[in-house]
Amino acid sequence: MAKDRKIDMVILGLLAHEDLTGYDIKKRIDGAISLFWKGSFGSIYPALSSMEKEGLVEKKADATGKRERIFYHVTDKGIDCLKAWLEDEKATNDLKYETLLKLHFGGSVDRATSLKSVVAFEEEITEKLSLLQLYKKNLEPDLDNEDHLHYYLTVSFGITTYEAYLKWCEEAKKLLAHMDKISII
Amino acid sequence: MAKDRKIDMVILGLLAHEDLTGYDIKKRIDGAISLFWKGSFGSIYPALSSMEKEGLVEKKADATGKRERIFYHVTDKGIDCLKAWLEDEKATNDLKYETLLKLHFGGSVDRATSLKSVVAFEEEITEKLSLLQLYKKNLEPDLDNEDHLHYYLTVSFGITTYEAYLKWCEEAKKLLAHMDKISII
DNA sequence: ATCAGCATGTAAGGCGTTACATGATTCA
DNA sequence: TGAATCATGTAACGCCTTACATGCTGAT
Repeated sequence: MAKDRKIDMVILGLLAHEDLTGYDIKKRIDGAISLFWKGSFGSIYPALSSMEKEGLVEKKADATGKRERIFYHVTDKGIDCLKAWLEDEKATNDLKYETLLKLHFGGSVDRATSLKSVVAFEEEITEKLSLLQLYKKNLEPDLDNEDHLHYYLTVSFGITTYEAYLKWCEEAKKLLAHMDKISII
Repeated sequence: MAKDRKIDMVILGLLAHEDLTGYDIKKRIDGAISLFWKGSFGSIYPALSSMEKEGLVEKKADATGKRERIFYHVTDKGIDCLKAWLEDEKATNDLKYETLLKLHFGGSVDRATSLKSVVAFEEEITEKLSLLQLYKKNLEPDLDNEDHLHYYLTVSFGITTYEAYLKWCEEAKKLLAHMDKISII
């Protein structure tokens, strides 16, 4: 059972650009990355510890601060590990959408309930979409920067799919609109 | 820490229509449901056991078969539980797309690598899309059936988003096409 | 006869979340 | 002075996957 913790790759990917503390890493993940990956302190700090033991990252003493701040620096071995992962074509892409689950089984309750699920989803997506559009605007002027181009690609993925979600929400609302049909378990 | 095992709801949702064995449940999940939720034997059988203890489902003796087949039947309590979940608006929708993760950090490797990730993703989606279109064709003639309508909604969600994915793939390939730009860590 | 598929389950272990515990600093 | 945020971590627990273990049945 080979170790397959993706959070390690997220961390290595972030450290490839700059030394960061665990706290910084969390903030980065909570930004644009959260669209397709998540991480909590409870997964980040232990990952940093075990990666240090493996020699993928190393601690850097923080001279300046008064407050405890442990910066991590990626080692050559860490970079090799990151590259190997990036170059491996296979990737697992998983969706866990409870909204869809509820809708799938929604035939057992009345349509108003299903409709509520769709509307809640629509609101959630609308909010996130506007944030993504902000990110996009910031990245667009500088696509010559190789990193920005790649960030742009993932943001663009988010926008394209969220717009599709909203389109689907419209269709779903229309199909569910005929409230004369009521079905109770 | 309230129990929050969604697989229980998937099982209840399936059993709301017919008595099924654990093996049947697995097959159902591997079908259209797998688009937005997954389940393995290692999660299904234990879930059935614990739900039986809670009184949400009950075993039904299998008179006919020679082969061991344990059918599960949902109880009134199980139906109440399913309804309560369906009527609860809040839902967690999570995406874990390793492809996007690789792309996000792709600025550190050459573009050919990023391009390969996109192409692999495109192939995966194209294949799944044609399957979904098949499902759709089967459901379309009978949308008056409340269940079919709901299945249709989730299949339609898949098709709409997969089409958006493919549209994005085109954009991504174009943006990554300028192979003169090579960047190595 | 043999292999794929039917059918049930358990065991080990990884991954991750939430809550907790602790304390410093900044700003109103 | 008190709240928010910075900052690091641990503990308990839940959930899930993979691999294993077992045996039957039907088709070629």
